[in-house]
Amino acid sequence: MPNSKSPRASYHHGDLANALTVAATELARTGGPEAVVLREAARKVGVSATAAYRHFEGRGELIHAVKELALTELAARMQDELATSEPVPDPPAEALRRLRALGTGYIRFALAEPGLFRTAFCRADTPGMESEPVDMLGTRSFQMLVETLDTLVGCGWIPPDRRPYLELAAWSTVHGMADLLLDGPLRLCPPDQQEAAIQRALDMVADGIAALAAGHAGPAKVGPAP
Amino acid sequence: MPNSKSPRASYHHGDLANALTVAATELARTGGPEAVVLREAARKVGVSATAAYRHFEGRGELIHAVKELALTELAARMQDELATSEPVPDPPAEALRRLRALGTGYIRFALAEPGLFRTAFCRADTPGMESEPVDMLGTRSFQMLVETLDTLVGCGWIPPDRRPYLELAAWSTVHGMADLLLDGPLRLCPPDQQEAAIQRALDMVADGIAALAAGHAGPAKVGPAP
DNA sequence: AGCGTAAACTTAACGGCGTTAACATCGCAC
DNA sequence: GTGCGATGTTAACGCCGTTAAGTTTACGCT
Repeated sequence: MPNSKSPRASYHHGDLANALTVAATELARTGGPEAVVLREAARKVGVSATAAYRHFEGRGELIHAVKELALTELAARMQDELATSEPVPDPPAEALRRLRALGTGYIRFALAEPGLFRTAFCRADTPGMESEPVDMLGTRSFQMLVETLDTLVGCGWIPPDRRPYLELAAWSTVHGMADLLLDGPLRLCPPDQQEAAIQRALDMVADGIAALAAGHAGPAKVGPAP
Repeated sequence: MPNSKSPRASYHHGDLANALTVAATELARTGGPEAVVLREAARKVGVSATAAYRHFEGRGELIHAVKELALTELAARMQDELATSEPVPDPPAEALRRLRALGTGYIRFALAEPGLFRTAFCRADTPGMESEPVDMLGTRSFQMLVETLDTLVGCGWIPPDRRPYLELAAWSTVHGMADLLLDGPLRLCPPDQQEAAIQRALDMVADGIAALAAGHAGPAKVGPAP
């Protein structure tokens, strides 16, 4: 059986598409989206650059393959995070626990694999390639978030009329925080400060959602009396 | 006085650095960061590509110039938004109004000028260029946010121990939402749905902060009884 | 078995990019 | 007025993505 080892034995590779994808993923892991260079991936696999075009439309499609791989890793990291704290019996409390764990997992993945994270959500840059930047909605990670919020509606914690777009609001905060940590002002802060910022953001989300549960009549257009 | 008009009159341009910056900004406005191509900017100005190196270290520094310009426009847009609603006399309510306006302005700028917005916050990609991705903290827009939150602390609305990192949490949400609107699942939604998502996110921030004001004892680790 | 076709790879080449090196032109201080 | 430094020029290098045209192999068909 042909193998991806050094100067390969047979003319035909046998699994080039996969080999290129993992090579490209390794490049992305190290250097982010702009590091996934078609020629370099081919070089790593030991194949001519143009061979890639038998399996991918171009660089854009290669990046897209990396994206899918990265998104899978992201979902796994979030899933893992669910297991790092104990489930609680009370259903709404359990859903809130899950919500927080999902956000934490998301951000931890971004910190642990910045290259992959950036690639997963990058606007595929160079060529024509306006191919879907990623159908986030179909993503496993996004589904987990949606399900958790639905649970909170299901058990009466969130009024159904407050449900719409809530997943996007929550996602925004977590995704934005990841961005800030990677490229923003927090990028060179000591880890404990980063952690504090993360927790503060998650608090804000939890409190914002709890406000709905507390049934307060609407978005705070005017504050309560001091 | 020499001018940036077509085939320029004199050998020396007279204001190349500026001319290149605005040309590059125009490219960014249209096509985002990857569209700011040094050679193209030079071409637009009617000058050889290498002339740019008399004024910029390379493409990275050119992009950086665009970033600063874009950030100025962003701050202006946020400032404008402050004027679109009436000030209210009650100081905390006024601060909350400003908070909301700043977020709205931020997102509106992103929607109105996606190319500039993306460039403002892009990790300058191609060359060595790890030069500061932008010192967001020094940014006028960030300062406005900080001041507003400080006001809320000043008038006793936010307990001082809850103040740290709050600006980052709020910024995260707004920035993340802008990202989602530009490249995420909301990118091709009709504007009214986009607007709804924006308002929901801003509600969440406001409610999350209001929860601090309401003095509830901590981040909702366990929900209130249903 | 043998053969032919199509899939999987190759080399060669094009144009565009960022960047360097070497040369040309201008303006201003002396 | 002249010379020198700042500001522009052309030429060239190496890398990239991509296309075109040729080569090698696997495999189904008779």
